[in-house]
Amino acid sequence: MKKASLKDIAESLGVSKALVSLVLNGKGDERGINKQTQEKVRVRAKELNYIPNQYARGLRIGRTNTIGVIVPDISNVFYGKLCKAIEQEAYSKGYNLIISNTYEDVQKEKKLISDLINRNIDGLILASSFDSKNEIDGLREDKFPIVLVDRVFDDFNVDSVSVSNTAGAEKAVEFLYARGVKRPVCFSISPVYISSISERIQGYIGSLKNPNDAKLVQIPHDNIAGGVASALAELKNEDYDGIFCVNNNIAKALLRELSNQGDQLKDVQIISFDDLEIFDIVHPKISAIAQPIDEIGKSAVNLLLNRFEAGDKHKPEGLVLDTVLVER
Amino acid sequence: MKKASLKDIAESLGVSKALVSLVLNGKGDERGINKQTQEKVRVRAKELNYIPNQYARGLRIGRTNTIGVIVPDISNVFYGKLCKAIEQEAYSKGYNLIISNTYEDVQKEKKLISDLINRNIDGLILASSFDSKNEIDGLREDKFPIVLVDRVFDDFNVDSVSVSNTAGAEKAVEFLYARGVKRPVCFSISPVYISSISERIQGYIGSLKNPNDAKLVQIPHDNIAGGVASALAELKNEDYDGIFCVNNNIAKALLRELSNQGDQLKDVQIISFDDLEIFDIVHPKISAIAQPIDEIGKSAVNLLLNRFEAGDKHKPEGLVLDTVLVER
DNA sequence: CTGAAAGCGCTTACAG
DNA sequence: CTGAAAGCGCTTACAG
Repeated sequence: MKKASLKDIAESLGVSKALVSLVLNGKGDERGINKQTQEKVRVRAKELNYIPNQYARGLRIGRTNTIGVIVPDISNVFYGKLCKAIEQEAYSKGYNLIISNTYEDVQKEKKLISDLINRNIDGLILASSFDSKNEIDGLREDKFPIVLVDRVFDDFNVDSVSVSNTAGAEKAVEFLYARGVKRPVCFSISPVYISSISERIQGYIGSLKNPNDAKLVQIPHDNIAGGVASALAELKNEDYDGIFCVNNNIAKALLRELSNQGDQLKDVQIISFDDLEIFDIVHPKISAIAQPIDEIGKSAVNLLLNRFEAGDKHKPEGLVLDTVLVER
Repeated sequence: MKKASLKDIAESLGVSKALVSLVLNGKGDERGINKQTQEKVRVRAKELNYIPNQYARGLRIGRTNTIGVIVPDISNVFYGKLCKAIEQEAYSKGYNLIISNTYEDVQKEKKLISDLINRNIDGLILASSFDSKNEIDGLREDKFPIVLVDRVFDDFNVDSVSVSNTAGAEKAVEFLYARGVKRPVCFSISPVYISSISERIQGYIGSLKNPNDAKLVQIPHDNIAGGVASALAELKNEDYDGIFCVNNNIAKALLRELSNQGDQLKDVQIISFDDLEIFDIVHPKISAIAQPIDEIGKSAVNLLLNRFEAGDKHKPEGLVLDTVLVER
């Protein structure tokens, strides 16, 4: 008992495939097809448990109702939640997702982008690890619908959703000062060309009371634990009393390291970009600059759907959402 | 400049589409096609930036190199990591993933399963929220390739990968006893018909020194925080000194609640099924029964690929992997 | 109000 | 060694 096709329905009813297709796609009334005929078709389709072959359909009409999503790492809570938000919005609009991870591997990202486009996705939501927009321009077919999330490029002619990273970092530094911190350090992560990171660093530097006080520690993204440990060791003799972690991975590593060392740093205030559930559990609790993840995901999907409609007709939008200071 | 098709290559070279197709699919030698002709075809394909239309291909050969993955919630770390493991293995074997979440909603799960099958995925990896295998049997077309992960059904004639939940729970209880616990409580989660949960409960009860001591708290999955809080309140007057958390969600909520209350429960030993990074950060550190997530994902993909090859030829396999006690 | 036909881009017997 | 043709299942002008 194989899958029923349009032809099966048509033949069993003595009508044409065309008519069946029209009815099942809701164009029966529009095309003035007899109400009773329509009803018969629908009943039989149900009887035969008809499910349209999406690939035949996609081949024919050139759309597949599938959105590609590429993120650095879905097991990172931030991207996990982002994908969840994207999935919910996409699902409610009738779209499926193909999700892939790059693990910050630029070669893999290149391959994934062309793979997904080959699979005839209708559009792509991308948190890119590229250092330049040119990489994308090269891969992207003419005007293929893309929405960048989280990480964007300057002057890039494409829709995007990001947050006000600079302002968020400023809020973080101001928070530290308000808590009595004299000299805040910034634990940053490589590579710094990622827009979200460089903007946060800018925000940190820009809001320092005394710019000469800037202390920026670069932690390699592929050895966060080690980087944090040696950063702490290095700072031990210096006179700092607050840490701004540029993202949740850094903060997590920092917490672990502190935990391993015992609470030697009790008098150091910590704040992190990205909010994590654990920040509420550890002692002392960690304050955070929270991103509106659900809204990022939802907006990304809707920007993409608008682009499907609009084609080239209107210019790309660069949505920048606000962060929220979560004081603990 | 639109996408190049087989026809474009064929015409520009004065050969047939069939020949081009054969060459590009690596069947050139097998079919004895002139080496030079083959080379010309490959060169031209590259020049024209030819990318095969997967939907035409899928329509024609009935395979799409796409695997569907359905999990309860990808933003749950366990499933996030599982999806990552699945994605890596699938990707290395040339398959793409379509990932969807059910949020434990049985209706959504039903819809997703038929949606995905309609999209002509080649097979499905499923962490089901159904209470019975019948739900799946009803939806699944005849012998459609499925691999169950994490949550399985008894006597269900389908491939599956799970862990030895009962043995894991036993290890947990024994660990508590070894740490001097006299009376361990089990914090469980509803609904209990989920196989992984019920097996862990069994393991807990089965390894109690005195079965009459069994104290099982059911926490509703849609209000974990509240459930944990009232469970703790209820237990406050009882004489218990160890808690076995049946999964990471429970443990996280418990940690948060304890953190909110201050360390009132310092003398209670805690162990959780599933290992989380935070268990290593909080005070006191939490021991855990860790699941071999990467291996679960990898095995699931390979079981599915074997099934593609085998069709009906061999019986379904029920792979049960071991857990690891992580003492802290 | 309905049908016959073309065609989306591919692969695979079949024929020579 | 290579080509012509059929057909996967659908949708959409076109015709009546």
